[in-house]
Amino acid sequence: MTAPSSLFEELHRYRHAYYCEAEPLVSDAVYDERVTQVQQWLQEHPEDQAASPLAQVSAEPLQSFPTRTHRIPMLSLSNLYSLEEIREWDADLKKLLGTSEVEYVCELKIDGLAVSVQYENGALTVGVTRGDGNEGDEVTPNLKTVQGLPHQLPEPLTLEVRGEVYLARDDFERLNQRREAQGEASFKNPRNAAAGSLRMLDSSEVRRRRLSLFLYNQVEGPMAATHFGCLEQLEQWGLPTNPEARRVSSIDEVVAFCEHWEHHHEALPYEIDGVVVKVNSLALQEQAGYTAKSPRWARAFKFTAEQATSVLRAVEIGVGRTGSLTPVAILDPVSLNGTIVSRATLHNYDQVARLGLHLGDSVTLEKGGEIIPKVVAVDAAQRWAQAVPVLPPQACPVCDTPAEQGSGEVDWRCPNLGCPAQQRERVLHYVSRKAMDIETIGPALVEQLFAAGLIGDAADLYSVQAEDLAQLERMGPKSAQNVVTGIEGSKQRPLGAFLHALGIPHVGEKTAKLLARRLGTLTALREASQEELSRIGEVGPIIAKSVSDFFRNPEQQAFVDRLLAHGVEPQASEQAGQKVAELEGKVVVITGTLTEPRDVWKQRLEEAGANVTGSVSKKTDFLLAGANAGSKRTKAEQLGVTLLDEATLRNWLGMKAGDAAAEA
DNA sequence: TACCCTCGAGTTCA
DNA sequence: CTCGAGGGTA
Repeated sequence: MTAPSSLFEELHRYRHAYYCEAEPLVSDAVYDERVTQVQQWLQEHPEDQAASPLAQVSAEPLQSFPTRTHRIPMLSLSNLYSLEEIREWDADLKKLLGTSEVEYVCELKIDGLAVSVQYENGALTVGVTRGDGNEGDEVTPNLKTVQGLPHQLPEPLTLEVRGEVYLARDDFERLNQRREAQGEASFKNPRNAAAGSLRMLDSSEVRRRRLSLFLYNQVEGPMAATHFGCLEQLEQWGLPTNPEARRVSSIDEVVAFCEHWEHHHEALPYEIDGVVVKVNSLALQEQAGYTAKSPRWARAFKFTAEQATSVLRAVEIGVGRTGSLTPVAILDPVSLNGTIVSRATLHNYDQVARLGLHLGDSVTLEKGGEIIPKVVAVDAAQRWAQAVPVLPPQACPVCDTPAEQGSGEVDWRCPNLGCPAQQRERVLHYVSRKAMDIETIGPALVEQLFAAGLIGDAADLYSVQAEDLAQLERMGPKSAQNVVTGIEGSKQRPLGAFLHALGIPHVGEKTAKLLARRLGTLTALREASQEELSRIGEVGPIIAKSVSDFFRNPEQQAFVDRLLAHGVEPQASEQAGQKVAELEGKVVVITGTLTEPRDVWKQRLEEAGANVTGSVSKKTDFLLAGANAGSKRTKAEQLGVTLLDEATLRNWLGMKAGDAAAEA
């Protein structure tokens, strides 16, 4: 067994990133795997205890915050990157709303982290981070330390308000000076520092860091008729709002606001990364509505991204589990937005051709959404005359099988199902969290299992013995047992997860769940005909054929049979078959403000056999109309579509009144 | 037929 | 996050 110093060092880095920068380096699964390995080692080598990375962080701050579901999800805004895009959005919106005049509110987009704050009868009761938008951490004590946030309102109001917690530039400087003086690592930027601070257990330390807050959105309580009116109310109630917000009556003024701040934001006492533009009238907001991800009535204008130039040294080819060959640019390392970039995805060879990439080219880089580097331009003028263009690969870089391009497809792929890279990726997909969720298996272990000849595909995992595993590097008897237990534990997963794990082309997490819900059992799925499958909403001819072909392919049949023979028992979805006569096969549209998130209603209706679509047409059978329903309701009334309310539906679905929370 | 929206599959850094 | 592709609607 090798000395664990590199393992210790690795885990130490992960923990530093997680605790000090509030930005995880690796998935929870990988992190947990390392922790398990370290604990395992320490059990066998107690003398190394002092060097353990687990011993070095005294507080264990994170797990201790309860998670809390947002009653109204905290959506993100879609971005605009140029002044032209702002005008396009304005034009689209006016067309959608059928009006030529729209009043907007422009606000600075503070670079901090979003939180939701609740007041009950005037008292601050709850503060929650945005989290993933559906649920976040409840950090009430820390939020109470925020400067200028009243714990008590002048009136006994019950409110939910949202805003951005941030660290002002000078507070950030002060914090970093203090940390450096104490020999601690400094934070890279105010946003990281604010995020890290809000998640600390020790509220008195949080208070010393002097977090600030601007509130910019009221989602509950007595509302004004306009967004700007709500902001003014917040200010009157003594809540902190940003003084730069402006109400404007034309898109020209919106553009002017954006241009102004793009050039003057350095002078602000806090960092911003753009401007948020919202439709002022709440009635018009309601009329414009939402896409699945974001409101149509608001956009974030992002300031020009930082750019860097580098030189393309090579193109590496990645092999995905489907055999797709993805080009990745290998670059001279260059600093961009505070990180050193040396790789950037090129997505596909169409993209490479559009850029006209040659080896040795000087290229311009940006980060998409501040995270993922991409090549945005090539400087052909600096090119050497004999430079070699980057072309699609002739063969798979791993197994050397000639590469193919499907007709009408952009991707090139390795057609060899036995390609070691594909096999490895398929197993990783099989064990991933949203599939079979075998946390104890990560990339390193899969690599070793293949190398040792212990597995050829995912079905072989179920024959692996603890003794076999214990032979592998960095694997004691205890870890080996954990892995075996993990594999055992995956035998009873929901049918949807199992289907997702199979990796059927065009069937991902959502489609797998949908198929599981509609067909109920694996047997029904295996026997379903193409026609039968394509009758399901959201399943068209291509997905139907893909699923049908998969279950008729002898090799895949054998694979599934082996899984079943090893005792894998996909669990039928609970609601399968519990169709509701009134709703089965009906087309339902949802509109207005509901007491529960739309997603919840959508799922419930689909489980009852209904198809939920986005817009009202002749085919629509029912409209689920919440409060403040706008144009969809008008249209439904014109077309004679039956309107339903939540109570009626709960009744049809056999739910008890007020049983909503329990179910969610 | 031309959109518009979702989904799937691949991706980076520290 | 980003792209391409599938499915559905106007």
